[in-house]
Amino acid sequence: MDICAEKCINKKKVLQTAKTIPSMEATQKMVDIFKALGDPTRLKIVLALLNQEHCVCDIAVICNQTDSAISHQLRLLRTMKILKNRREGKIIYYSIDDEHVISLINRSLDHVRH
Amino acid sequence: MDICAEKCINKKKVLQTAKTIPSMEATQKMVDIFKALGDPTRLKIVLALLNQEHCVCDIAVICNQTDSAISHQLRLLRTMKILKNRREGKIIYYSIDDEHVISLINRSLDHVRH
DNA sequence: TTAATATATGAACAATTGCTCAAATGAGGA
DNA sequence: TCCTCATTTGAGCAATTGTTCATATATTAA
Repeated sequence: MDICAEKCINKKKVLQTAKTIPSMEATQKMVDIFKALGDPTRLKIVLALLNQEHCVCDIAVICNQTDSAISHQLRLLRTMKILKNRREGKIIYYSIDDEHVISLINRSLDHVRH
Repeated sequence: MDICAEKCINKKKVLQTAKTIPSMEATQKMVDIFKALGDPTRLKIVLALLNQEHCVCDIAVICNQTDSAISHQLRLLRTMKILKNRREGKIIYYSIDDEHVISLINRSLDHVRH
């Protein structure tokens, strides 16, 4: 991190804190998870699958969205390895593939119920 | 929740899960928190303040952004009651005002360190 | 008062995002 | 084989978002 000495009010404090900030890669990964859960449709999908696995069209009903919209979001969540899927004939069941995300959601539920 | 009976593949499972989904208000609050942390600048701000309070221009240096950009994001985080501030003369110090957010971030740090 | 500094604000802009729609797969049944 | 159903995909679009820039406010010092 490049720090401009003239402009900086409290150089010592800035350097102290700068040392504690996670790497760019780590920060970006955190951002990606938060961003994934920071959308009503995607959060509802994950909340639904917290309960049990579901097929695409059932998720669409639960989230009150079109199959297509859900499919787009499922792909995103699967690419991020938050969800996994399995095929059973024509039907594809999605479920949660990331334990950490479950505990993140439970924390945020605590938060909401302050 | 309004469920279309014809389209629904597994009505029973859908109804079961629908019951477990938090209210619209609760879901929206969770989304808001995740969205707040789902931006690199805002996450860095919160990560920095996890360590100690800082003034606006120090935060700008730490985040490698202009004072103005940081000020906009600080206002957002303060409106959400994630941050608070105190004035000391010309300088305004920001700090974390939400314990739940701290534990959320710690969880996501666990996640990143898989 | 005036000047300097720290922060805040509003408008404007480019970039990103989430949805829709139409069309494409892919699997099972007739 | 052809048809149907569940899901996926890509393009297009409107809405949202994060930053920049110029300007405003507020506090202190001269």
